[in-house]
Amino acid sequence: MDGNQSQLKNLVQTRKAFDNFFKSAFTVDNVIFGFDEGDLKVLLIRRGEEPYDGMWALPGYFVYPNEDLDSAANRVLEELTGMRNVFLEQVRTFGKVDRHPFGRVITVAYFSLVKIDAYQLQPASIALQARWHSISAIDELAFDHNKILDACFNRLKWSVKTRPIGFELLPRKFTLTELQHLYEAILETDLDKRNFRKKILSMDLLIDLDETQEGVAHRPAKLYKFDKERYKELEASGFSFELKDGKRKPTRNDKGLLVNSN
Amino acid sequence: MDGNQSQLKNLVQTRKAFDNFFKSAFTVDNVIFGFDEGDLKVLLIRRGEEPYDGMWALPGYFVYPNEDLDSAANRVLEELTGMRNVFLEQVRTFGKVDRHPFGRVITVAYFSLVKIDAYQLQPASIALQARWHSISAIDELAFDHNKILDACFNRLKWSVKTRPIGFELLPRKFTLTELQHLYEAILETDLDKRNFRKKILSMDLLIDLDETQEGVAHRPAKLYKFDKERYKELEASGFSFELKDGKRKPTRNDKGLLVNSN
DNA sequence: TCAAAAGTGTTCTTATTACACCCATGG
DNA sequence: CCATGGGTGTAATAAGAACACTTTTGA
Repeated sequence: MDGNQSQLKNLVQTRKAFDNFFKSAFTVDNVIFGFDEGDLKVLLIRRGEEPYDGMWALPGYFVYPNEDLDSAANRVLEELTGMRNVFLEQVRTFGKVDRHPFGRVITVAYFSLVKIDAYQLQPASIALQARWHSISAIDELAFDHNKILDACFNRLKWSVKTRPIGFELLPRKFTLTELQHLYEAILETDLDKRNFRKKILSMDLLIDLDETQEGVAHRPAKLYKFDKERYKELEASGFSFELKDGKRKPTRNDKGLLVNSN
Repeated sequence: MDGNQSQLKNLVQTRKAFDNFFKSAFTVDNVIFGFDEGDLKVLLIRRGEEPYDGMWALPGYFVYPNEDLDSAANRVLEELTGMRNVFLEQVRTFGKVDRHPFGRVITVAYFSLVKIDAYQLQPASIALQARWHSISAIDELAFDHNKILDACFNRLKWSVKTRPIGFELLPRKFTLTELQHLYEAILETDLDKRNFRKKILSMDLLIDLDETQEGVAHRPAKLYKFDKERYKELEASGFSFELKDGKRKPTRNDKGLLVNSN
């Protein structure tokens, strides 16, 4: 028996001592965000099997034995929406002992940003229905999915302030007002129009397309697109994207109580 | 057969269809940070068994079937250091298919901040040795632990700028210079002494203990402690902790090259 | 008396905030 | 001609960055 063989035998025996740990499973769950009609939305499915049959849930599935976590998350997303190469990022893992009735199943949560207008519902065996829900009107979900949703929404709020990812939620061409409304929906606050525009334009990340909206019953807005190349350059040279919440200074209303003026 | 029973039977049968997914395991791995001699350190163990026998690695272990993820991370930390109620937070999960020779094992990474002076090495069966390593002098680790370390160090850099957690790494009583050196070690930058002090003191988060260092061969510095209660109050009323990198403006040296002045 | 680190203010520049009116279009 | 949202600038304030000398102690 040469050295390699004895090392291998050793490894196999050691592995056996850990057999009891190899009885669990993991899944991925995606919080897929979209933006439509000035409202932040999440794509939910109505479950078509036990457990939680019939309840609304985050799209997710077991990770196959030979599948990376990111691949699994992408697969779930693609099966449901048909989309590839979409913004998708791990948030964190939820692993309470009793979170799944099948046994020990931990789930790795991802959040995804999609252009809702490009979305085409795919037939998916697990989903009786898939539907966009306004983030403000979601009630009880299957498993611990409300907690996962909260964590992902918080991550989104955070991310959108420090990286230019909001654009992933808008059509390729958008107006500054659409962009502002997007930020307002995500950050759950109001922003000052002039200050917002000044700030965004000063970053030099938008390309003015010299086009305007058509068929709107008001002065048509200019269209812009996000300049990804430019962002990469700026990032490489130390620039960091930063937007603040629109925290207006608290002022006093006529009852003397602190409020946020508007 | 009543409704509940039929539902249960249904559940059990459904479960069987997923048997193949229940053959994997998960571990937790901790990046335990400490600060000593002006240097940011990480606690590593030298592995005492296969795989990667003899290599330096992050402390970690399998998660027991009836154990929450956070509990497992805390257990690993306590077995190694004897410490409880220490700062510990999940970062993210690493799950490449081939990352572990035993089979499919994903690992949930945590980072922890400890007061290194309070640390007492515990005997731990898995560890031949445990030792603090300067973060700048760590080379090849077992598994994918270098990647995990990077991710956790990045998370630390980020966290330390947005939440007052640096104090977890210092003794209860500390000087402003110690605090500054801590930030400099984490952010890998230099900070301006006067600006740093002005900023930190203006946050009103430190209690001046009216004590000074003793036995130092120079003017003794005042001692402060972190006011956790005060931070909770301020946080609740909308305050947000924020420190910037010490990005000095680039200036030109006499060769005309861009440098950071100091 | 020397070495070593502590401590301290001001000026300049940049970023953030608050705020109100005219413009272009479709109906 | 009206309703709707688009588009614009300035002044006041706050925050950040640059910068150098005196103080206190132990050896």
